[in-house]
Amino acid sequence: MLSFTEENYLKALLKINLESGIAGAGTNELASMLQVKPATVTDMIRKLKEKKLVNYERYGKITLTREGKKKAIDVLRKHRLWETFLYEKLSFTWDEVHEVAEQLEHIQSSKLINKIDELLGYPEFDPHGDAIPDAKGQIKMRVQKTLDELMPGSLCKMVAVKDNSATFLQYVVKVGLGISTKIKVVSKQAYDAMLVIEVKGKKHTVSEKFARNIFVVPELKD
Amino acid sequence: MLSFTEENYLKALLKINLESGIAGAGTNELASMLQVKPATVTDMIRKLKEKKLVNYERYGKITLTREGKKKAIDVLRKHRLWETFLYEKLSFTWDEVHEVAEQLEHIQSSKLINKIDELLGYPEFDPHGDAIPDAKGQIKMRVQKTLDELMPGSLCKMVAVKDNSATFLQYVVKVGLGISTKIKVVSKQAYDAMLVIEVKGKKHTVSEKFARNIFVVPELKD
DNA sequence: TATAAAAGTTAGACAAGCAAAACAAATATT
DNA sequence: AATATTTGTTTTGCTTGTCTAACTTTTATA
Repeated sequence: MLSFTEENYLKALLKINLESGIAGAGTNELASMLQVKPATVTDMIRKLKEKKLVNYERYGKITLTREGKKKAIDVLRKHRLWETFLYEKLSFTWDEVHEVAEQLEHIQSSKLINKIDELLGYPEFDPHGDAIPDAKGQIKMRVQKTLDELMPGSLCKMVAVKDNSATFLQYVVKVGLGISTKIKVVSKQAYDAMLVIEVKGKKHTVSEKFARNIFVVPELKD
Repeated sequence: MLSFTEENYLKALLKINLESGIAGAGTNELASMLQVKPATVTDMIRKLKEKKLVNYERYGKITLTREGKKKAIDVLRKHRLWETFLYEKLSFTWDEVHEVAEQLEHIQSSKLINKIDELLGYPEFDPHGDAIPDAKGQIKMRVQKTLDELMPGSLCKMVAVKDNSATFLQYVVKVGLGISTKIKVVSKQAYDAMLVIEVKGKKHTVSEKFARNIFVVPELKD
């Protein structure tokens, strides 16, 4: 049985993996994601290595073992299913679900999470547009870019957000955005990469930081 | 913010209070309920006293303060609502709900538990027949006895169980019992208090220990 | 390639939660 | 009242997860 903390380390490792496409994280990276000091990470990683959940050598990169990845996916699945449950069944808003799901993801009962999955009709994506791993641990992959990668003139559709914090999500709504919203990139400032985008006929200016947290797929012009 | 352990101590104190009718528990009593050593309880109680959640003097009885009772009722409310949710919405059996609810009762989100309450239609009793405190902390009280207190010849209706363990609950089902089942006390052995009861026309012999864990209300003969 | 900066580790400390063992007080029993 | 039993406390120590501060290795850069 893993502790909450151990589960969180594994989840963080998987997230870094999924978001960067690169397997292998450093202690600083993990430390800043988990809001602890690098020294703490070193300790914990040694323990996870003992349990054969990560591969690790002194001064080397940290990767998940097959077993570790399985556990991590399990936690991620629970997190995203709970978020979907809160959103769909209990009318939480999308900026409220993350915090509560951080707690619920650690509940130990495979029967429970599978029943929740069933109740929701086996959803493939959570309220933030992220793919929900299925009971076998399979994750739907999607060819997606972040909004800042697009050239002026491009048309796209928002499919997910990278940052799940309430402040960011509330800002997203304010700009008229949401999952499936169409976006046109009007122009891009060379100096600071500020973007002018058009959403539902309205123009908005957003920062590069903002754009880097919006996942989109290209849309054919019509 | 209270830790899981602290919450469990408060809940145990409230349970002893509700079950015995007497406010005030000893360290041994608490220790056996929480499956820890009396020394551990002494430590914890001192900490809870620091936080003004219990009243306590060396070698004296432990009672909940107003604040402590409020917290304890909150945990109990969450426990019983989650049990009801699992039973009603996720088709768990009544012997499966307790274990998972032990985990879910510690989730911190008043919005979540109130939404679950709403989803369930503000139930008054959980699958074991125990009263669910409402959002204001009010608990429905019922005049109930345990089955072993009845005289031979009495008619009664089962309203709740005291022991929530899976083994006990499965045994209860085997004897044909459940919430609202009518029971007739046929006879009682003076030597060891073994009871012969009649349930749905069938006779069963049960131990005193078993009978002490069944709550009933008297039923008028018909 | 030498050196500075970044990244990572080690050692020592602390708080929480638990337990074993020795001790002290309270209560029952004879 | 003397003694035994029950109940409760204290002391010491383990484990987990965290930290700070000092140190080491790797990497980037001049």
